[in-house]
Amino acid sequence: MAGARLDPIDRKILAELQADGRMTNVELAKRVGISAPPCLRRVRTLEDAGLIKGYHADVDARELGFEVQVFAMVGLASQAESDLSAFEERCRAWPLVRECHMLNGEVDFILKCVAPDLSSFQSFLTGHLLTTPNVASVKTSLVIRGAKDDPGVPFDVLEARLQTSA
Amino acid sequence: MAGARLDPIDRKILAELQADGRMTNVELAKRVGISAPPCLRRVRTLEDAGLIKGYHADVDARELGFEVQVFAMVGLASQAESDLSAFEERCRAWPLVRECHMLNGEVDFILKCVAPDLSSFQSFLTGHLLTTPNVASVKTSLVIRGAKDDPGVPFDVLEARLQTSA
DNA sequence: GGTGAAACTTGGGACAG
DNA sequence: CTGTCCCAAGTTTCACC
Repeated sequence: MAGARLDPIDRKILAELQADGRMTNVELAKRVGISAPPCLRRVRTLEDAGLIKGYHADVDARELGFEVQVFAMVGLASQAESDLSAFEERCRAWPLVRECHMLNGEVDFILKCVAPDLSSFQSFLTGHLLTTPNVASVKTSLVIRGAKDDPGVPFDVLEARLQTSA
Repeated sequence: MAGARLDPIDRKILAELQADGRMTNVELAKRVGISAPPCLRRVRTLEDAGLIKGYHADVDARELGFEVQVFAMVGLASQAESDLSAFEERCRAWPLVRECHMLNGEVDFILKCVAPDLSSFQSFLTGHLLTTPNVASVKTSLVIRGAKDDPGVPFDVLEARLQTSA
């Protein structure tokens, strides 16, 4: 299983840094139960291995003026690989599109978008998304309210799994 | 407009910490063009005001053994406020559900879920999600591949807006 | 907003199990 | 290849202007 080559200390480090990415190394070392230098070496190794892809401040989008969050389900006319990647490339270039995932089923992509207000989202929709070549259908759903938005991964599930498979 | 009470230095701080949340305060101060102590004061103020909600390491879910990512569209039988919040409360308790957003339109909620593999997602689906009271319909879509997953907010859009409205 | 100084943290080197 | 101990350089964070 993936993740099994990490020892319990590495997993604890990842869990702690996922919960608080600005913790100092000495605090982190204390929490995972080793001294600071090996702890820092482990963090660097995890970063270099790509297990830690980065650190980000979690900014309040609404307070900053992004009042609108929208999910858009996009269907393409052609699902040839070159057309799929062309659409993905477009999504990467649009700043209002924060996430783009290719899905199975009737819809090809789901996009998570933010915008300062409804009208700027509408102008993105009609002016950019709906006019890109090969886009056959777009269904949008406004987020009325957010109930949960946890970044990352549930480490407790991982630990439980490793336990029962041991 | 919200976000307007922040001066350009505050916005730069937020943008920098969103891009690299582990940057040292002196590096941050250098980038935003002030000295370290006032920079730290601003960061603390932004944290206390809730504009910075936290800092998180971005961990590679796949490498850690969470191979499966699924979007679930959930419709409820009753949309009374107490039933909506009861469902939200359930979602908060499920570790596999990372995000839960209430939507407008035909579907009531969209859930973003992760799981170690398809079978553990299926057992969550049949054993928990589909059996919770008031859940009328669930449509799931597997993520085939991720094309973009940027955390946070597009600060360049914000700056452009503030510029034209000035 | 800046300065200086004390306390703390980082991250390297030497070394033990 | 782990870990611990120690130390210099750099960072945080205070009081004060």
